Amino acid sequence: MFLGRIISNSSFNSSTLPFASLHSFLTKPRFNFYNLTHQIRYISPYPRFNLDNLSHQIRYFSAYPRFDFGSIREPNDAAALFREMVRTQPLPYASVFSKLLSTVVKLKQYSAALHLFDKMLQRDAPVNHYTLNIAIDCYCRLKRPDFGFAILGSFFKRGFEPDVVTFNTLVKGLLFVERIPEAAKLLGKLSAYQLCEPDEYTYSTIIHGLCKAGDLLQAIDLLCSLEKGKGSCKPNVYAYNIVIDGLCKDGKVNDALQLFSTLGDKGISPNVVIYSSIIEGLCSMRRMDEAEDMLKKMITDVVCPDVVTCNIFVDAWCKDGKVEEAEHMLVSMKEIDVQPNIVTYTALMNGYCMLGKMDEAERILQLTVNSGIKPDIISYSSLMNGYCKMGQVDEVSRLFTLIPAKRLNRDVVSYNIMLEALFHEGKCEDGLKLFKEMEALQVSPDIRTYNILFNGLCGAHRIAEAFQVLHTMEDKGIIPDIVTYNILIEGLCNDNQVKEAKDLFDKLPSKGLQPDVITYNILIGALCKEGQIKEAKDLFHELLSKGLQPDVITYTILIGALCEEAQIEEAKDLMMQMVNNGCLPNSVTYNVFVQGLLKRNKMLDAMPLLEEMDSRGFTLDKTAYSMLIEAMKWEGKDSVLFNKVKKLVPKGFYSS
DNA sequence: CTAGGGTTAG
Repeated sequence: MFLGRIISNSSFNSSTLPFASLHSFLTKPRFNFYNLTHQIRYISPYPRFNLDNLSHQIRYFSAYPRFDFGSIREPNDAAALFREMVRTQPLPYASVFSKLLSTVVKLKQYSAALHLFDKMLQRDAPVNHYTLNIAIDCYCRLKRPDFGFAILGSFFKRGFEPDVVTFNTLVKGLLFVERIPEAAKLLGKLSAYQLCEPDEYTYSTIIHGLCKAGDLLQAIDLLCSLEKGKGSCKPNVYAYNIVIDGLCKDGKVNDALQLFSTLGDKGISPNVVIYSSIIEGLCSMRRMDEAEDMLKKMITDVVCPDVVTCNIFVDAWCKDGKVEEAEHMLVSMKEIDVQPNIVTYTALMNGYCMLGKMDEAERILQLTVNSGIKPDIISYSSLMNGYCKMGQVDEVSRLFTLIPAKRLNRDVVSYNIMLEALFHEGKCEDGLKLFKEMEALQVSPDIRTYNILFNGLCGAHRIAEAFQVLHTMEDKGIIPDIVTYNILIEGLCNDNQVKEAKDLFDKLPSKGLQPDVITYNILIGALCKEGQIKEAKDLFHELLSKGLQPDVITYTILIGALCEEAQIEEAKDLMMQMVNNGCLPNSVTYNVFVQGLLKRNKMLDAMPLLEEMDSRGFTLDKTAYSMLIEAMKWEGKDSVLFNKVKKLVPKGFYSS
């Protein structure tokens, strides 16, 4: 609602944009569009200006591009066009063939592009160094930089010189598979053998690779040395954004803001991407007010929010359960002429899914289709997940079946959700069968797949099998994470093998893993259930000493156990401690505590808790209700206490 | 040839 106002109130239209004159120049109909665009592309100070409208018109007026690359929707279209091209006399230029190839790359169909590249070589289609660069790019994106280096040979064979683009692509390929030392070595060789001078692209690529590998410090180091360096190669807006985004994703939003604030002095004007990164960082820390302030600031700076900026807000609101606010964004977007895309609709749909409002989610799916946008695999996964959470496994299956029918490929995520649904229903055998199916179809299970499997097997008390699968998983090189062990430790506990669970817990450091709060909660809970309160408390202190934050579950478990042991004072202390630690008791905490007190006939102690619950809108659960009835039997109907309680419990309570 | 957005597990 706020954002709607911010956007609607701002006078954002093309006439306020700095490139308005260029815009009208471009959109006016003229003769000879083709030459014109070429000139504009060349001289335009705004290389990212969207020329789509124009090229659309060119297609109809100009005789030149006989091959309509715009109509390529899938690799087969490109292959058909290729067959047409090689039949043409004279053969189209190499540049036209490489344009075809890059169209397939834009569809992210890298294997198909390489297949096409092979065909080009087989059919002796003209290729140039662009073609080869594109092929290298494809191999690199498929995580095969080694094949990319092999193409380097073709350059020399065909008499082309690899250029800085070639090497940048290879550097990117190495970083993509996190082979950072080799990328550094390649960089060194470039200067040593005078192959080419690294440029802004090279450095941005390296900074990106470092961030992606989690080495933020080194990325910042490189950025700083470029800033200080005397060379002509200064960090550009890309380089800064990569670091700002890396900081934000690492939770260091304040550092990102700090760097952001220095950009002006460095002669960098923040663009929509930088603003969006900062906004996303603020949203991820739930600093929504500041995110909205940043939006206002970007509008003041005449930087137009784009669909990504808007989507970040849609997603943040949805994750916060404020779906109506998110939905209103669709209206605001229309006002500033930003078209919602599949990401917008999926985020919104997922928002409804998270609230269990599946009818609304289906409505958004329909809205997506009606807007002429094809739901993708993520849309269906999101919807499946919603139904899975609601326990509607039949709906999950329905959608899972629908995916191939919609000519989409099931991916690891959609399989994972389907598996989750099956195991949740206790259909272990079906789950294991589906798991085998995905392996057979070359959809590689990931750590989440296995964790779902372990959880399913443990839930069916098939722990031994879970451990067997663990070994096959490790043989495949997939490393178990803390979630894996939490599942197994919980499985052992639920199977009354608390000792074995504790042993496994103790082995975690030797596997390079640290227990997290959930690990502690599982074990503390299991120990409490066994009456080993002392051991549970020891673990609680161990957790604190490690600097981990206990959560509401940790406290609730312990409060319940202390009540059980009639250590009411200690339970009270713990409740105080949790509040002091900024951890608010939830409904379960109150219920557990009230039950504990009532069990010990501490009606008077329970009263303030009941009042607190009432003020926070929590209600007693069934057990606590009946215990309260029981306790009330000992109070006279006219007693002060009775009347006080009467006010606190919902109507209809006394009839039972 | 370089940067930002949507789906899954304890």
